[in-house]
Amino acid sequence: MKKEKSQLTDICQLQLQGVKDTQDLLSGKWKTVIVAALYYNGKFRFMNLSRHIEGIAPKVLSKELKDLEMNQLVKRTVIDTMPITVEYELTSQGKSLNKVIEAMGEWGVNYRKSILKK
Amino acid sequence: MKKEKSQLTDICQLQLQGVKDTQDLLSGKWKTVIVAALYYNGKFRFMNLSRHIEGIAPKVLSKELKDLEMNQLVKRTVIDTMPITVEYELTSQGKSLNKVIEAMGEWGVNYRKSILKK
DNA sequence: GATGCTACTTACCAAAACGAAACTACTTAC
DNA sequence: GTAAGTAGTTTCGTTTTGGTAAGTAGCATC
Repeated sequence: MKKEKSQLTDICQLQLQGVKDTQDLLSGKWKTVIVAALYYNGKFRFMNLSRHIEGIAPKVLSKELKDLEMNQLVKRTVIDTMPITVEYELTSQGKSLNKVIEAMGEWGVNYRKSILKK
Repeated sequence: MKKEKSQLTDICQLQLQGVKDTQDLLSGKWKTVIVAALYYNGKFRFMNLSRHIEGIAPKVLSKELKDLEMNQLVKRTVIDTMPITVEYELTSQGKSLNKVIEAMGEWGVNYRKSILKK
């Protein structure tokens, strides 16, 4: 009798690893929301971004942006105005998350609808 | 002078909320991977699922499955064999995550490639 | 009757994530 | 000189999450 084991093909295993990697890079409560905000808006200054993401503390936003920058999903640009302003935007790598963000956005909206219907 | 504030349209705000909701439902290190495994394989028994998700402890798997069940993404079926077996599968609600899972899978695979190229 | 399989649970602990509040440093405006 | 806006950092503490190891309970096999 064959043991019920890996029904998963190699391609599925690869995709599964992909899901895991993506999850790891977007870990935590805020990263997807930050990426989504930058995706929908293009650019944001620190204060302006924090105003658009309800409930996030500056310390947390700062840390999350650093993480995203380290993984090359977000670009940070200091602009030499008075006072100094800093702009955040998605890198091309970050922009390539568009399908993920859009799928999550849509699914979330539909999920909410389907819950309310009951 | 206009204050640089909500450049985001109402539709974007809605999508953003959707992203947040999705993120909340799939929070933590394992939920997306569990959903993806069930998506690629259809059904899994507890032990078999735990074998396919490397590194997850039974306690954690149990808890994550309960969370997913509570949010109606996963269905749990007890089958009265000897010894008892339990099957887990996605609900239709869970299956509707297909776009999210596929987008994450693909992006992850591509990200890995692009990192290795350097 | 000891071992092993099923599907978990329990107890305990460590680490990471998150959060509130205050503070820094610079400049402009009043 | 006082307040307000820029972009954060620091401190401290709580909460959540994840992990290890062992235990449970029923049955089946050796």
